[in-house]
Amino acid sequence: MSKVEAVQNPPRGELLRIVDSALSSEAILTIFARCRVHYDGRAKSELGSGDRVIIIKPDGAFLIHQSRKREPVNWQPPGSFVTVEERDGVIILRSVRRKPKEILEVELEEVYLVSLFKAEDYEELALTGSEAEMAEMIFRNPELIEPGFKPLFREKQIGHGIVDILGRDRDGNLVVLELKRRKADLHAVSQLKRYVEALEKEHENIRGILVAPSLTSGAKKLLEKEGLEFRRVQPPKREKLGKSRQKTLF
Amino acid sequence: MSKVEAVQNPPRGELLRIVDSALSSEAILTIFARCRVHYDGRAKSELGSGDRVIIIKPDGAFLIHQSRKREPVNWQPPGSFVTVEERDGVIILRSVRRKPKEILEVELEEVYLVSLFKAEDYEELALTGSEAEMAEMIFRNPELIEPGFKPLFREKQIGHGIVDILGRDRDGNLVVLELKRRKADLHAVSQLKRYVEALEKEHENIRGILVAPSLTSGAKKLLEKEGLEFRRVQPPKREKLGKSRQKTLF
DNA sequence: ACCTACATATCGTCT
DNA sequence: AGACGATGTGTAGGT
Repeated sequence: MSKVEAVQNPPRGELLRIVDSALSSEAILTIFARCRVHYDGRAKSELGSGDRVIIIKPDGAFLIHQSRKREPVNWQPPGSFVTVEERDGVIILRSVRRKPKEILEVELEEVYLVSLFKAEDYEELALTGSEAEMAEMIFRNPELIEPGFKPLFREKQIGHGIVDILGRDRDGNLVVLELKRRKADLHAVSQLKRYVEALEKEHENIRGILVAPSLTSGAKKLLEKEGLEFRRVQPPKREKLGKSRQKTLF
Repeated sequence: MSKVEAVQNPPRGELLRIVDSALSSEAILTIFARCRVHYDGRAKSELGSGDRVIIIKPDGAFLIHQSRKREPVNWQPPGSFVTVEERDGVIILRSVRRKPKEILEVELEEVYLVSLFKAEDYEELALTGSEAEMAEMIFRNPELIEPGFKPLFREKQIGHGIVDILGRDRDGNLVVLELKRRKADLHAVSQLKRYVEALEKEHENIRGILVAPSLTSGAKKLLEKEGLEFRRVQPPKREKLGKSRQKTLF
């Protein structure tokens, strides 16, 4: 069997054959169709008739894309189970997720293209510039925070949450760091404040420092009101990513 | 021109013709290919050679899907601008976003299928069960919170954030509601606490109530420690959605 | 353009 | 399975 099969305006039998073949062979199924979509689960939705791109992956992920936006208009996450039915002469793709219980149904009104793709892919994304890499950088180079700072714990569970980095300053005071790889907002300040207050039950002179490339105006205001601190730090980008080697794009 | 064009194992000229045609005609371009992907922008990533599904929408949204997960492995949001180049005999799809500056490059090593889909779709999703509908329900039926509760403001800007619902209880005390359509977590409690504390500067006896279908264990603990309250409320699902009419799926 | 918060968020990690 | 927090979060709505 070849890596790709594709049929335009497939007759019903051909459509069912390719759909069944894809669902039973670890292939990605892609359908261009006019369809209606019904979803019921964590929320509930209806989508009237229109042309969409439907993708069903071998892990159960189910995507319905309109011609705009990055996000699918309807979907089902991996682990969902797909079946094909025929009701009143209309072919229906039905995807069921067990927990939480969610059902997605697609009425295929007209299929313009059905295709199957046995994708072979052994590569994983190598990404740099994450918050985890900021933390590594600070552990290797604690003076990025301030002279004498000593990081002690990473991802430390405390009373009400998990602190990014817990350490001590040159005077021995406990210091909580909350890292953000992008501009920090009110939410980030609330998070930091929650950690500081949880630790204040058992320690004195806790300092809380928000570590990020920048701050929103509201975050700055709240941070100052709460007596918390800010250190400007950019998330680092590694020179080499994974096994590949690549010049910068710009 | 027809709604769909699709060519398997296209020769270079045919590939370029369909790509150009799609990019200049408001069509969705879909490519099954072995490719490498390079991204640099808010972060930076590399993805080695493998088979993927590439989708480019007329609004500039650019998706690269592997055979697992709901999320694209790489992407570009709507508004990005696509060009096609040839470097050392390899065709490269290049998508540029202006702000923030982000570049995505896909080296097409082997194209198994290229297709174009002039999707016509005038329908929008009608969704029910959102937090906004919870708020409407509470305004219509304030005793869902407690007897004598009077909602006054919706999405009210206060000192440090935007309160979901601000009202008064039967005794005239100011009440802040934080609504969650799903199980509320530590983050939700911190949010509520932030609003209550912002209002405490100018008012006395502020009550904070977290309104959600359930609570995580940690949220319950923090809520109690902070003297905040909880009301169990499910997000409502409307019977009719938009213009369509539909029996429940289960 | 910035800020704020929701989302059927999804996803990974740890308990 | 539940809890917790990051994400190149995306997206909408307000100012």
